[in-house]
Amino acid sequence: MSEATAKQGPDTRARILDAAEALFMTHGFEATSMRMITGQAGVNLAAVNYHFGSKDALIQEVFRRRLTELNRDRLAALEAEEAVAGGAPLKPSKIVAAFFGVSLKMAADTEHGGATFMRLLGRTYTEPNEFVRQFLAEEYAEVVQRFMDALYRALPDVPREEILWRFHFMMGAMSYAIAGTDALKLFAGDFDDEDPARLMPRLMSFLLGGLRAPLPEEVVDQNTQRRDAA
Amino acid sequence: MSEATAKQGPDTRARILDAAEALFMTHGFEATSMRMITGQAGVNLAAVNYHFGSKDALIQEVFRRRLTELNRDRLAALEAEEAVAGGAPLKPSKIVAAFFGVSLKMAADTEHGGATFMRLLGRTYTEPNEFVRQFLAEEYAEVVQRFMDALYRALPDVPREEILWRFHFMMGAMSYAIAGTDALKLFAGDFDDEDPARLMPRLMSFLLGGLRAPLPEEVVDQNTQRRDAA
DNA sequence: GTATGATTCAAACGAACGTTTGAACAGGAC
DNA sequence: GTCCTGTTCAAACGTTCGTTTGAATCATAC
Repeated sequence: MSEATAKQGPDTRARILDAAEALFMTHGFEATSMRMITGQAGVNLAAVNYHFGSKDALIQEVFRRRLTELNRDRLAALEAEEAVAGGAPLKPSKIVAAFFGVSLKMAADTEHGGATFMRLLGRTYTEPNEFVRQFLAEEYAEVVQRFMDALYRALPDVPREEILWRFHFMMGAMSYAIAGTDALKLFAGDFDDEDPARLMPRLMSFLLGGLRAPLPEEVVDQNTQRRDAA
Repeated sequence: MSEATAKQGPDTRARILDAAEALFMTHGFEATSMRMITGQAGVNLAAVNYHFGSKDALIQEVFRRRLTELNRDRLAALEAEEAVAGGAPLKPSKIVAAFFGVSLKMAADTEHGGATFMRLLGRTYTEPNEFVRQFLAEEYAEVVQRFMDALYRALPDVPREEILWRFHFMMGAMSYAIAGTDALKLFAGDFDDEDPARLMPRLMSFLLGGLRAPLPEEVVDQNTQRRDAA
């Protein structure tokens, strides 16, 4: 028991984070107790408070560890496309692929728990926990701004408000796409799992179809009406 | 104090259901305690267990009360379109409008708590609580089957698996649409609320654009490959 | 060896949880 | 009046929660 077989395997911190991430996904934040986490991680109950300070701080750290990497990759993907384009506006398909491609890539990584995290993340946008939402907003601010700017340039004729909404819709579709077959089985019991590699092209077709759909008539109407009335 | 001013206002049951629905949306299931519910409802703590048996049964009843009405309306909308079409396959736009139109109509009903419930429902598809998921599956089985059949007839050339996935994506987009401006503000601080009536045409354009998008090449490739190989 | 700082451990803390209990109160039927 | 059924109430039940404590254990430097 000299080197590989240390007393407790890898770092206690990392083991706690992995266990917490998996359990948060399965049971949610509130329903996951410290004793479940430390039990699954094989560490002492007090280890969480020692290493992270509190349960809330642990939740925050679970997100930060992944989200930092995720958003860095997203920005890198966008900048790679922008470098290729060399100043010219990007095609919408490139922008969408950069953002959601990175998401689905992490979601496909079952090896290192990326799939677990992405499903957790997808649920969290709409979840109520106040400080988690606040934290998400801060972590996302820069990335979303960059991608929205790219979309504004790519679609100069589309009202910005409309792009914002459609980006929002796309996030929803992606979230459900990643939540995946479990949710699908909810209303299609005969549905059978399949190659997750086919999810990306499927989702991308849908997203681009939605993004480039003709603007709703009512929006045009209301815009002109607004200029006339009031 | 003879008629309108009864001892405790309206039915205790209904007051509990309303309070629980609102609190579940704000805090989630686990984070909402019986004492919070009974406190907000202005009833005794034991009233929940007396009227519903348990907290789980209360959750179930919160969903049943709304979901029964929601799915009845959805089926009615579909059948109304089918009656107009008279045996002919429906247009996809009619089918989508029937399903999601009813959803957004309830989501727009802030008066009777429909908005509260729809946001709660949107979160619940992907939420972990086992028996809530089971209950949702049962409540949705018939309606989804009917709408999927209508879509199969409307799009006979599209593989059924593909339709199922796109319906899933549409559910995700709708869920985020209803979660709405709160989530939007997450990554667009300058975003200002607006007329919720404009949400429906916006979402509908996006959904139909996604539903009718060209099939991803990979799917076609893989289909032919599957026929050749294996 | 001993001293030092970081980490782990078993045990306990008070608070909040869902639920149960048994008495009190209501309003008809007789 | 008495009885009965449905409902409300204050109080307590046992359990589990997140957190804290102080001693034990480790690794490393001297």
